[in-house]
Amino acid sequence: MMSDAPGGESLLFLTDEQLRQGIEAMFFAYRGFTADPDRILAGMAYGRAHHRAIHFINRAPGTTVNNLLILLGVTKQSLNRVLRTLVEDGLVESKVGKADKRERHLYLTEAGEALERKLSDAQRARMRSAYRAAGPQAVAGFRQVLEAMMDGDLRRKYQALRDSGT
Amino acid sequence: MMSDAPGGESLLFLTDEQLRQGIEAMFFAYRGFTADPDRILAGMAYGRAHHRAIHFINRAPGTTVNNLLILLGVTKQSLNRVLRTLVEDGLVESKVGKADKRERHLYLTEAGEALERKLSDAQRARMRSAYRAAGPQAVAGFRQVLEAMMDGDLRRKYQALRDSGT
DNA sequence: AGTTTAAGTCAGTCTTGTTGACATTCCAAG
DNA sequence: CTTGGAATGTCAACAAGACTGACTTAAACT
Repeated sequence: MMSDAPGGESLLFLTDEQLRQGIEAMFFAYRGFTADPDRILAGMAYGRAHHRAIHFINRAPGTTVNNLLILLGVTKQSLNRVLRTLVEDGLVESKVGKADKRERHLYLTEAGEALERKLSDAQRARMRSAYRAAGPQAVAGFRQVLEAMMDGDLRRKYQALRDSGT
Repeated sequence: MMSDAPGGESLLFLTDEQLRQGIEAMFFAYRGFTADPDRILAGMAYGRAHHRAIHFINRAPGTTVNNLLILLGVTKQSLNRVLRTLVEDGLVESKVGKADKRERHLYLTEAGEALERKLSDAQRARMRSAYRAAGPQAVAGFRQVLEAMMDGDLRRKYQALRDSGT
């Protein structure tokens, strides 16, 4: 299984082969990770980009377009297309900022929240089952490695989001 | 009692919030994970699709087109476009099968291996540094959760690949 | 001989990313 | 107070990479 002894000196023997296994695990796992929401969205006129936008608007209601595009790591033009369809379809509401009228603050409508729930229920179910299968200690390790894998900038944004959540 | 290790029961308290943090960690980490190869490929006429093809051809030299497209989870038309440019540019060699002449067996040329090394060096460096930062126990947990997150079919393919490697 | 399989091709569509150009709003320096 | 730059968001056009569907070729299987 884990080739070398799980925990101890094995780090010193980090072979390219072990690293490549990690790379492939990441690739295959990400496919599983996105599979359920993708399936749900397939029928509708939406894709993964819509899912991500909905997720983070739900996470931080009232966030601005600028905030969102930094989180998502896409250009504002790219995000705008997605956002426009979501607003047109009545899933997202875009309110002109009070203090700064250049800003648009984004909120999910009830319909938007319903879709968000549907999508994240599916994704959470998979995450939950993976967590259960692997056990609590594995989960802690999982999170540690993922955090270490992020770019510094994103890591800070992730941590801010995480700590604001609970 | 079944030794309730540190956090033994915490699985029972898996809140939606904890799961969502895992989901977001996965999202941000994957961005970091692909960032370096993407940067390298940006200048060239290649993208992430070419990287994946090169990776798995290197991993399993002589693999067939059909094998590859199952691993990658794309259609043959999609893979073919990528493969054609790689063959044209002399990075991949496609040999007619000996036993079954319908099959094409794929190999990296020297130039292909050079690019593979360049890409995977970058990706391994990030993986290595994440592993080092998180520690050996975390790495074991990371791998366990990732495996549990894969679709059953892909998990089998991943494990076959993994066990063939070393 | 007839069917199935492996691979490749052509055409068309969709999602999602990109640049470039532009409008609006804010703010600060003259 | 005005004016010019910076920030925010929108519109338009394009490219990469995925998809489906229809078709061809060659080889293998039955």
